[in-house]
Amino acid sequence: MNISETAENYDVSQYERPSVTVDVVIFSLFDEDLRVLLVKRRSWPSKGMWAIPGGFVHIDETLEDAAYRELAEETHVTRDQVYLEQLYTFGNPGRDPRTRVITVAYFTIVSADQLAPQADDDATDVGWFSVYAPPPLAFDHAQIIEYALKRLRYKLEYSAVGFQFLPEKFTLRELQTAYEIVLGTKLDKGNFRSKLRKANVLEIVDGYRNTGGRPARLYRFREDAVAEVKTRRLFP
Amino acid sequence: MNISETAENYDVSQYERPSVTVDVVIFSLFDEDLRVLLVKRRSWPSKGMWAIPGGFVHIDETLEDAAYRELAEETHVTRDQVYLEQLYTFGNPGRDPRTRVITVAYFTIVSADQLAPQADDDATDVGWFSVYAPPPLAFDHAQIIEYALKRLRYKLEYSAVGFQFLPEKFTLRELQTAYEIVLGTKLDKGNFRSKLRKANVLEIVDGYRNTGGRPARLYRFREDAVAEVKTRRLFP
DNA sequence: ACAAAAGTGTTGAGAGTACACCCATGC
DNA sequence: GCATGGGTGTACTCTCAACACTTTTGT
Repeated sequence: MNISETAENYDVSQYERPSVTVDVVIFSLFDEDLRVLLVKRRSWPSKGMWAIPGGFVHIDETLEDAAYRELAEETHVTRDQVYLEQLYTFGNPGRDPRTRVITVAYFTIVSADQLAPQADDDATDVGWFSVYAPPPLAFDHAQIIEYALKRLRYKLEYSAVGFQFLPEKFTLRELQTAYEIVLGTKLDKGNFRSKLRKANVLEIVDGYRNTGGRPARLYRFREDAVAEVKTRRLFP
Repeated sequence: MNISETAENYDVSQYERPSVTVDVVIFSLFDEDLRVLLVKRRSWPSKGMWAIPGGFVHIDETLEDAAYRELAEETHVTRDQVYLEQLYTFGNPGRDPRTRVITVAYFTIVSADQLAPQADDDATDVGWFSVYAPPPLAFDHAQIIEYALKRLRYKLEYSAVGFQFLPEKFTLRELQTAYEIVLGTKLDKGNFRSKLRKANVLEIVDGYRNTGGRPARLYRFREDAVAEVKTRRLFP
């Protein structure tokens, strides 16, 4: 074993250091579609291509802080409002032609009602794209989004993150539709409801929503049920 | 948004770069115990404390290559022989007092028969410790091991990684014992076996093992079943 | 009255669990 | 024969999936 290569015997200046960035896959659900926020690159390389929002990790902030910072820069959403989770770290040499860049990818869910209305003056630089038909993406960002979608679906099946796509109050049909769009499959109404009833993670709130048929009850996620839900599968 | 802080408009020399290391939690199973390989630190900080093997990521190698390299340095085990998976990236400022060090943690499983017998000349620098009673650990390595154990247990429950702890041929009792040690619970013999039968991931090989009672059949993992197994839960 | 959507109940198949029982070897 | 550990089967419970049914609104 070459001593000079072990972590415990190094000189800080001895190694060429890679750059470290944080990239954040921001999911939202609107117009009956699962969408991701992308930004248009304004410089070389991949100038003009779309990319996941991201940036350098500051020397004195945590990775999670950096992810929340990137999220806030693009959406003005703050950390107590969203679900955010570290996804994977991508670091192949050559994934960025400029220099060695290792990126810690995160994914997050922002509900449509948390988003400011699209500002059109800025429209060519930032956009929401269907995760099922993304534009050509810079670097390995297509791979990152693909993996984020896989993880999101997986999470949806055994935890309660699906609620993060909806406003505080929602109907069961809205929740089911959210699951169907993200999972890409149709679900049975009766089974969906009975499963949620057994899971005991929702509570009825006052009020109804008119829908064209019988008015639907409004529900809210029970905050005290978060920990409990994480241990068991909800779907399929 | 401050333009100078975005990934797409940067000057390579503009930011102070963190160091990036790879740490590898190496699990093995022997002496009826789940163990991790630790190395004794020979320099400041935490001199004399035990730590997970790790080291710097070279500028031209992938993260996974770096992890395999660290694994090989400590165990001489090569990449086609083991299961290795990226665990999580730990990067809190202050986790290493020298400078900002971001570490990409991996975990791996090495079967006891792959390990060279302990060389005693080196005995004070490298050692296998019970994951249930580790010594005081440097940096945040206790947290990393704890998380690796959690993930390992999780993986065991819905995939076939448990086989990685055993030699190529093994008895069902040996496999069950491996699961029991890692999961920390007793399993029912009949149910364990019928579940494996239904999963259809094993095949009988010739030969028996004498055990003090009726000789036990030897089994081998069916290579062509790997992908299939990943999609469904095996345990509980 | 009828359409539309909300909401509930029933039933059969399969998985999980506890436990009892038989089998083959050494002494 | 008997102890020891390997190996199988059964019966009960619970979950899952498909589908039929009832309820409440608008027109």
